[in-house]
Amino acid sequence: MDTVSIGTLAKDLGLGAGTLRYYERRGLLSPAQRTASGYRMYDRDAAQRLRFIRRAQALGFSLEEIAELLALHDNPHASARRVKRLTEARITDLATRIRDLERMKQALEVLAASCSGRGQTRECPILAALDRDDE
Amino acid sequence: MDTVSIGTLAKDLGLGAGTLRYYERRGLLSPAQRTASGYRMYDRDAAQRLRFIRRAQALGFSLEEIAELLALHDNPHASARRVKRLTEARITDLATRIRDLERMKQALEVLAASCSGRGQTRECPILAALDRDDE
DNA sequence: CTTGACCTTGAAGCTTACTATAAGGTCTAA
DNA sequence: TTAGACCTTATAGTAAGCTTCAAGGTCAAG
Repeated sequence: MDTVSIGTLAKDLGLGAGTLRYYERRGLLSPAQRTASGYRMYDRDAAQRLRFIRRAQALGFSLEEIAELLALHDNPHASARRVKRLTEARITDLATRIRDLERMKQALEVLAASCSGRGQTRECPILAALDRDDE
Repeated sequence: MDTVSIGTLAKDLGLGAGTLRYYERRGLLSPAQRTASGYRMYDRDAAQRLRFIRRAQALGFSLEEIAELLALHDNPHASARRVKRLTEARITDLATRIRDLERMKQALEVLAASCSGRGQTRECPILAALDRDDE
Protein backbone atom coordinates (compact mmCIF):
# COMPACT_ATOMS: atom_id res chain seq x y z
CA MET A 1 0.00 0.00 0.00
CA ASP A 2 1.27 3.45 -0.75
CA THR A 3 2.80 5.02 2.28
CA VAL A 4 4.91 8.16 2.21
CA SER A 5 7.76 9.62 4.20
CA ILE A 6 7.33 12.57 6.52
CA GLY A 7 8.88 15.01 4.07
CA THR A 8 6.63 13.92 1.25
CA LEU A 9 3.47 14.13 3.31
CA ALA A 10 4.51 17.47 4.75
CA LYS A 11 5.16 18.93 1.32
CA ASP A 12 1.85 17.60 0.01
CA LEU A 13 0.06 19.50 2.73
CA GLY A 14 2.27 22.55 2.61
CA LEU A 15 3.64 21.93 6.09
CA GLY A 16 7.12 21.41 7.50
CA ALA A 17 8.24 17.97 8.60
CA GLY A 18 8.83 19.40 12.05
CA THR A 19 5.17 20.26 12.29
CA LEU A 20 4.18 16.64 11.78
CA ARG A 21 6.62 15.50 14.46
CA TYR A 22 5.18 18.15 16.72
CA TYR A 23 1.66 16.92 16.06
CA GLU A 24 2.82 13.43 16.90
CA ARG A 25 4.18 14.58 20.25
CA ARG A 26 0.88 16.35 20.88
CA GLY A 27 -1.00 13.14 20.15
CA LEU A 28 -2.72 14.33 16.98
CA LEU A 29 -1.13 12.19 14.33
CA SER A 30 0.95 9.04 14.31
CA PRO A 31 2.65 7.40 11.36
CA ALA A 32 1.01 4.18 10.19
CA GLN A 33 4.35 2.45 10.66
CA ARG A 34 8.09 2.84 10.85
CA THR A 35 10.62 1.39 8.46
CA ALA A 36 13.33 -0.90 9.82
CA SER A 37 15.60 2.12 10.03
CA GLY A 38 13.08 4.13 11.99
CA TYR A 39 11.67 6.37 9.26
CA ARG A 40 8.07 7.37 9.78
CA MET A 41 5.74 6.17 7.01
CA TYR A 42 2.27 7.65 6.65
CA ASP A 43 -0.74 6.25 4.83
CA ARG A 44 -3.54 8.10 3.12
CA ASP A 45 -5.49 8.54 6.35
CA ALA A 46 -2.72 10.78 7.61
CA ALA A 47 -3.33 13.36 4.90
CA GLN A 48 -7.04 13.26 5.68
CA ARG A 49 -6.28 13.74 9.35
CA LEU A 50 -4.05 16.71 8.62
CA ARG A 51 -6.80 18.35 6.61
CA PHE A 52 -9.15 17.76 9.54
CA ILE A 53 -6.65 19.50 11.77
CA ARG A 54 -6.30 22.40 9.38
CA ARG A 55 -10.04 22.93 9.07
CA ALA A 56 -10.47 22.78 12.82
CA GLN A 57 -7.67 25.29 13.29
CA ALA A 58 -9.30 27.61 10.80
CA LEU A 59 -12.40 27.50 12.99
CA GLY A 60 -10.40 28.56 16.01
CA PHE A 61 -9.94 25.26 17.82
CA SER A 62 -6.69 24.82 19.72
CA LEU A 63 -4.51 21.78 19.12
CA GLU A 64 -5.60 20.45 22.47
CA GLU A 65 -9.25 20.68 21.46
CA ILE A 66 -8.46 19.22 18.07
CA ALA A 67 -6.78 16.29 19.76
CA GLU A 68 -10.02 15.67 21.60
CA LEU A 69 -12.10 16.08 18.46
CA LEU A 70 -9.89 13.56 16.70
CA ALA A 71 -10.17 11.15 19.59
CA LEU A 72 -13.95 11.46 19.41
CA HIS A 73 -13.79 11.01 15.68
CA ASP A 74 -11.68 7.87 16.13
CA ASN A 75 -14.26 6.40 18.45
CA PRO A 76 -17.50 6.38 16.42
CA HIS A 77 -19.55 5.27 19.41
CA ALA A 78 -18.55 8.17 21.60
CA SER A 79 -21.20 10.73 22.39
CA ALA A 80 -21.79 13.54 19.93
CA ARG A 81 -22.71 15.77 22.85
CA ARG A 82 -19.08 16.41 23.68
CA VAL A 83 -18.44 17.59 20.14
CA LYS A 84 -21.32 19.99 20.33
CA ARG A 85 -20.15 21.23 23.73
CA LEU A 86 -16.69 21.95 22.39
CA THR A 87 -18.19 23.77 19.45
CA GLU A 88 -20.45 25.85 21.63
CA ALA A 89 -17.59 26.70 23.95
CA ARG A 90 -15.65 27.97 20.95
CA ILE A 91 -18.61 30.07 19.84
CA THR A 92 -19.00 31.58 23.29
CA ASP A 93 -15.32 32.37 23.47
CA LEU A 94 -15.33 33.91 20.02
CA ALA A 95 -18.35 36.02 20.90
CA THR A 96 -16.56 37.34 23.96
CA ARG A 97 -13.43 38.13 22.06
CA ILE A 98 -15.32 39.79 19.24
CA ARG A 99 -17.22 41.94 21.71
CA ASP A 100 -13.99 42.97 23.43
CA LEU A 101 -12.29 43.81 20.18
CA GLU A 102 -15.28 45.75 18.98
CA ARG A 103 -15.35 47.81 22.13
CA MET A 104 -11.70 48.62 21.62
CA LYS A 105 -12.26 49.47 17.99
CA GLN A 106 -15.15 51.78 18.70
CA ALA A 107 -13.23 53.58 21.41
CA LEU A 108 -10.28 54.00 19.09
CA GLU A 109 -12.50 55.27 16.31
CA VAL A 110 -13.89 57.95 18.56
CA LEU A 111 -10.37 58.96 19.47
CA ALA A 112 -9.12 58.88 15.90
CA ALA A 113 -12.03 61.06 14.81
CA SER A 114 -11.22 63.58 17.51
CA CYS A 115 -7.65 63.97 16.31
CA SER A 116 -6.80 65.95 13.21
CA GLY A 117 -3.35 64.40 13.05
CA ARG A 118 -1.90 67.87 12.74
CA GLY A 119 -0.03 69.86 15.31
CA GLN A 120 1.90 68.82 18.34
CA THR A 121 1.33 65.99 20.74
CA ARG A 122 0.77 68.58 23.43
CA GLU A 123 -2.65 69.20 21.96
CA CYS A 124 -3.38 65.68 20.78
CA PRO A 125 -6.77 64.52 22.07
CA ILE A 126 -5.79 60.85 21.82
CA LEU A 127 -2.93 61.23 24.25
CA ALA A 128 -5.07 63.46 26.41
CA ALA A 129 -7.72 60.77 26.63
CA LEU A 130 -5.18 58.12 27.62
CA ASP A 131 -3.78 60.47 30.22
CA ARG A 132 -7.07 61.51 31.67
CA ASP A 133 -8.07 60.64 35.18
CA ASP A 134 -11.52 59.26 34.48
CA GLU A 135 -13.01 55.76 34.70
CA MET B 1 7.75 64.99 48.33
CA ASP B 2 5.83 61.81 48.73
CA THR B 3 7.50 59.00 46.87
CA VAL B 4 6.62 55.35 47.33
CA SER B 5 8.39 52.03 47.06
CA ILE B 6 7.78 49.62 44.23
CA GLY B 7 5.59 47.35 46.34
CA THR B 8 3.40 50.20 47.49
CA LEU B 9 2.92 51.59 44.01
CA ALA B 10 2.26 48.14 42.60
CA LYS B 11 -0.36 47.41 45.21
CA ASP B 12 -2.02 50.77 44.65
CA LEU B 13 -2.47 49.90 41.00
CA GLY B 14 -3.29 46.24 41.54
CA LEU B 15 -0.09 45.09 39.86
CA GLY B 16 2.84 42.97 40.95
CA ALA B 17 6.18 44.57 41.71
CA GLY B 18 7.69 42.38 39.00
CA THR B 19 5.44 44.00 36.47
CA LEU B 20 6.86 47.43 37.27
CA ARG B 21 10.41 46.14 36.94
CA TYR B 22 9.42 44.60 33.65
CA TYR B 23 7.98 47.89 32.42
CA GLU B 24 11.21 49.56 33.40
CA ARG B 25 13.21 47.10 31.32
CA ARG B 26 10.86 47.75 28.44
CA GLY B 27 11.41 51.47 28.76
CA LEU B 28 7.89 52.36 29.85
CA LEU B 29 8.41 53.54 33.38
CA SER B 30 11.37 54.58 35.47
CA PRO B 31 11.48 55.36 39.18
CA ALA B 32 11.89 59.04 40.00
CA GLN B 33 14.94 58.13 42.06
CA ARG B 34 16.72 55.42 43.99
CA THR B 35 17.45 55.42 47.70
CA ALA B 36 21.06 55.13 48.85
CA SER B 37 20.53 51.39 49.18
CA GLY B 38 19.18 51.06 45.66
CA TYR B 39 15.46 50.89 46.35
CA ARG B 40 13.30 52.30 43.57
CA MET B 41 11.17 55.25 44.66
CA TYR B 42 8.28 56.45 42.52
CA ASP B 43 6.53 59.79 42.52
CA ARG B 44 2.94 60.57 41.71
CA ASP B 45 3.62 60.77 37.98
CA ALA B 46 4.42 57.08 38.00
CA ALA B 47 0.88 56.15 39.02
CA GLN B 48 -0.46 58.39 36.29
CA ARG B 49 1.84 56.76 33.79
CA LEU B 50 0.72 53.31 34.85
CA ARG B 51 -2.89 54.28 34.34
CA PHE B 52 -1.95 55.56 30.89
CA ILE B 53 -0.40 52.18 30.17
CA ARG B 54 -3.44 50.36 31.43
CA ARG B 55 -5.85 52.39 29.33
CA ALA B 56 -3.73 51.94 26.25
CA GLN B 57 -3.56 48.21 26.86
CA ALA B 58 -7.32 48.09 27.20
CA LEU B 59 -7.51 49.65 23.75
CA GLY B 60 -5.32 46.93 22.30
CA PHE B 61 -1.97 48.67 22.07
CA SER B 62 1.10 46.52 22.61
CA LEU B 63 3.70 47.51 25.16
CA GLU B 64 5.99 48.45 22.32
CA GLU B 65 3.38 50.80 20.89
CA ILE B 66 2.65 52.13 24.35
CA ALA B 67 6.33 52.87 24.82
CA GLU B 68 6.16 54.97 21.69
CA LEU B 69 2.95 56.69 22.78
CA LEU B 70 4.56 57.54 26.09
CA ALA B 71 7.64 58.87 24.36
CA LEU B 72 5.42 61.07 22.20
CA HIS B 73 3.54 62.13 25.28
CA ASP B 74 6.80 63.02 27.01
CA ASN B 75 7.79 65.23 24.11
CA PRO B 76 4.95 67.75 23.77
CA HIS B 77 6.41 69.20 20.60
CA ALA B 78 6.45 65.91 18.70
CA SER B 79 4.00 65.53 15.86
CA ALA B 80 0.49 64.36 16.63
CA ARG B 81 0.41 62.64 13.27
CA ARG B 82 2.35 59.69 14.60
CA VAL B 83 -0.19 59.20 17.37
CA LYS B 84 -3.01 59.19 14.89
CA ARG B 85 -1.15 56.76 12.65
CA LEU B 86 -0.63 54.33 15.51
CA THR B 87 -4.29 54.63 16.40
CA GLU B 88 -5.42 53.99 12.85
CA ALA B 89 -3.10 51.02 12.53
CA ARG B 90 -4.70 49.55 15.64
CA ILE B 91 -8.15 50.10 14.21
CA THR B 92 -7.23 48.39 10.95
CA ASP B 93 -5.74 45.46 12.77
CA LEU B 94 -8.76 45.14 15.02
CA ALA B 95 -11.08 45.23 12.03
CA THR B 96 -9.17 42.39 10.42
CA ARG B 97 -9.17 40.30 13.55
CA ILE B 98 -12.85 40.93 14.16
CA ARG B 99 -13.69 39.87 10.61
CA ASP B 100 -11.66 36.69 10.96
CA LEU B 101 -13.24 35.81 14.27
CA GLU B 102 -16.70 36.53 12.94
CA ARG B 103 -16.17 34.22 10.00
CA MET B 104 -15.12 31.48 12.38
CA LYS B 105 -18.06 32.12 14.62
CA GLN B 106 -20.57 32.00 11.81
CA ALA B 107 -19.13 28.78 10.46
CA LEU B 108 -19.26 27.25 13.91
CA GLU B 109 -22.82 28.40 14.42
CA VAL B 110 -23.90 26.67 11.25
CA LEU B 111 -22.21 23.51 12.44
CA ALA B 112 -23.63 23.73 15.94
CA ALA B 113 -27.09 24.20 14.52
CA SER B 114 -26.70 21.11 12.38
CA CYS B 115 -25.87 18.92 15.36
CA SER B 116 -28.49 17.77 17.80
CA GLY B 117 -25.87 16.82 20.35
CA ARG B 118 -27.55 13.43 20.66
CA GLY B 119 -26.32 10.13 19.35
CA GLN B 120 -22.90 8.91 18.48
CA THR B 121 -19.98 10.72 16.94
CA ARG B 122 -20.34 8.43 13.94
CA GLU B 123 -23.34 10.47 12.87
CA CYS B 124 -22.15 13.85 14.12
CA PRO B 125 -22.38 16.45 11.36
CA ILE B 126 -19.72 18.63 12.96
CA LEU B 127 -17.08 15.95 12.77
CA ALA B 128 -18.32 15.02 9.30
CA ALA B 129 -17.82 18.59 8.14
CA LEU B 130 -14.30 18.72 9.52
CA ASP B 131 -13.54 15.42 7.86
CA ARG B 132 -15.05 16.28 4.50
CA ASP B 133 -12.92 16.57 1.42
CA ASP B 134 -14.25 19.88 0.16
CA GLU B 135 -12.74 23.33 -0.17
C1' DC C 1 19.81 41.94 67.80
C1' DT C 2 16.75 39.26 65.59
C1' DT C 3 12.56 38.41 62.98
C1' DG C 4 9.99 39.14 59.02
C1' DA C 5 8.50 41.99 55.44
C1' DC C 6 10.38 44.23 51.77
C1' DC C 7 13.89 45.23 48.38
C1' DT C 8 17.85 44.03 44.85
C1' DT C 9 19.63 41.32 40.59
C1' DG C 10 19.77 37.92 36.96
C1' DA C 11 17.82 34.03 35.09
C1' DA C 12 14.36 30.80 34.13
C1' DG C 13 9.48 29.45 33.40
C1' DC C 14 4.73 30.05 31.45
C1' DT C 15 1.52 29.71 27.11
C1' DT C 16 0.79 28.19 21.96
C1' DA C 17 2.19 26.41 17.76
C1' DC C 18 5.69 25.98 15.70
C1' DT C 19 10.71 26.57 13.71
C1' DA C 20 15.56 25.91 13.98
C1' DT C 21 19.80 23.70 15.33
C1' DA C 22 23.11 20.03 16.30
C1' DA C 23 24.88 15.65 15.74
C1' DG C 24 24.31 11.79 13.56
C1' DG C 25 22.09 7.71 10.64
C1' DT C 26 19.93 6.20 5.85
C1' DC C 27 19.08 6.00 1.08
C1' DT C 28 19.58 6.73 -3.90
C1' DA C 29 21.96 7.78 -7.97
C1' DA C 30 26.12 8.40 -10.57
C1' DT D 1 31.77 4.73 -3.06
C1' DT D 2 30.62 9.04 -2.30
C1' DA D 3 27.72 13.22 -2.61
C1' DG D 4 23.67 15.04 -1.24
C1' DA D 5 19.02 14.68 0.03
C1' DC D 6 16.50 12.83 3.44
C1' DC D 7 15.63 10.90 7.97
C1' DT D 8 16.36 10.36 13.34
C1' DT D 9 16.60 12.43 18.20
C1' DA D 10 16.86 15.94 21.79
C1' DT D 11 17.17 20.63 22.76
C1' DA D 12 16.51 25.44 22.27
C1' DG D 13 14.50 29.58 20.30
C1' DT D 14 10.35 32.67 18.89
C1' DA D 15 6.50 36.14 20.23
C1' DA D 16 4.12 38.86 24.55
C1' DG D 17 3.58 39.94 28.90
C1' DC D 18 4.33 38.70 32.57
C1' DT D 19 5.46 35.41 36.97
C1' DT D 20 8.56 32.82 39.70
C1' DC D 21 12.88 31.60 41.60
C1' DA D 22 17.36 31.90 43.86
C1' DA D 23 20.50 34.24 46.60
C1' DG D 24 21.21 37.92 49.03
C1' DG D 25 20.79 43.02 51.01
C1' DT D 26 17.70 46.54 53.82
C1' DC D 27 14.61 48.27 57.14
C1' DA D 28 11.23 48.91 61.03
C1' DA D 29 9.41 46.81 65.08
C1' DG D 30 9.92 44.51 69.39
